[in-house]
Amino acid sequence: MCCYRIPVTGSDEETLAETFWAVARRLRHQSKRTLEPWEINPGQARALAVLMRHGAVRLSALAEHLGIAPRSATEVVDGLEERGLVERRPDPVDRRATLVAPTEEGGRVGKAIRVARAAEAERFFGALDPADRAELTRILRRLRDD
Amino acid sequence: MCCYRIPVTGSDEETLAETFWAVARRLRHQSKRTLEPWEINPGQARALAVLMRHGAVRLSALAEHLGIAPRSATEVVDGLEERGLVERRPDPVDRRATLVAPTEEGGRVGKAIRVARAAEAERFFGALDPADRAELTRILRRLRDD
DNA sequence: GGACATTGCTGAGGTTACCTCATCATGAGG
DNA sequence: CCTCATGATGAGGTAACCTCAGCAATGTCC
Repeated sequence: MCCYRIPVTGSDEETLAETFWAVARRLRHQSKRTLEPWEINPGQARALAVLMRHGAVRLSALAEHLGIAPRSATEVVDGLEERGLVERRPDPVDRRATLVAPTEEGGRVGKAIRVARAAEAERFFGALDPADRAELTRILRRLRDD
Repeated sequence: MCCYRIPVTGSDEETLAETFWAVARRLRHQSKRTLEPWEINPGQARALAVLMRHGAVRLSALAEHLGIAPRSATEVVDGLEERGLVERRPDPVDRRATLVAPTEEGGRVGKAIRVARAAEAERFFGALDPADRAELTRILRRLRDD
């Protein structure tokens, strides 16, 4: 490892979309670094966060929350299960289905990640004063919700 | 094909980062749709845009502009060359190097894509009034430049 | 004016994060 | 009870990156 040269941020004329993506790139790299201590990838972290909020959910429901195909959720859960952070158990009301829930360890790690993420956001968006942060939130919500 | 179920956008508490990523997702999907008529992928489109601005550049310089490894730029250029949108030629001052430049067809397509992209941005960011757009630009620049 | 390291591109092969399709068990409705 | 739908997963694929090694051309230093 590793690579990631910094893109030439120089004098190119730029559109709003390009600026947006440049920020996204920075945020993504930072997120990756934040997760390193747990050796967990962003998809797994997202899944764990969903489980922390919802407790035991069906694998298919988890997939929907993550916006990925059920088959892909299977893989994410495999990874988390290998690390002992979640467990599968049969759904008592439908024997086809599998419920996924954080283990005790998963709960601890999930909480720690939540804290680290909050700190990361603080660091990243800390460049903004509170008013700008509020503005950004408002504007992004508008863009998200059309 | 294809899949992409809409993520449950429901009642989850949300951080600024999450909102940001939700917007990113929307923008990415829209970009993809914008590029469909040319059967060109986002990476290739980005590369073509760089070439439109800079004319003939070395493959390694292109890689740097795109923020990817030189080896990866080789592949992007392969794709564009196959479609006849760019051509490789020897660098007259260094026979190790390869210059990449848009062909005439590449120039046409590049221009068309630029127009389509502008329309797309208009559609996407059009939800915002000009003041908000300016705000967003200012704030994003701040985040990008630390 | 060699010898040797460096640079620029690419072949070979790997990784990650997704995907689709087919399969198998279970469940639900006529 | 038979058929069809549904939940998870095995098998296998793809896209966009990566690293490492190799080759040719170049720059450097004595």
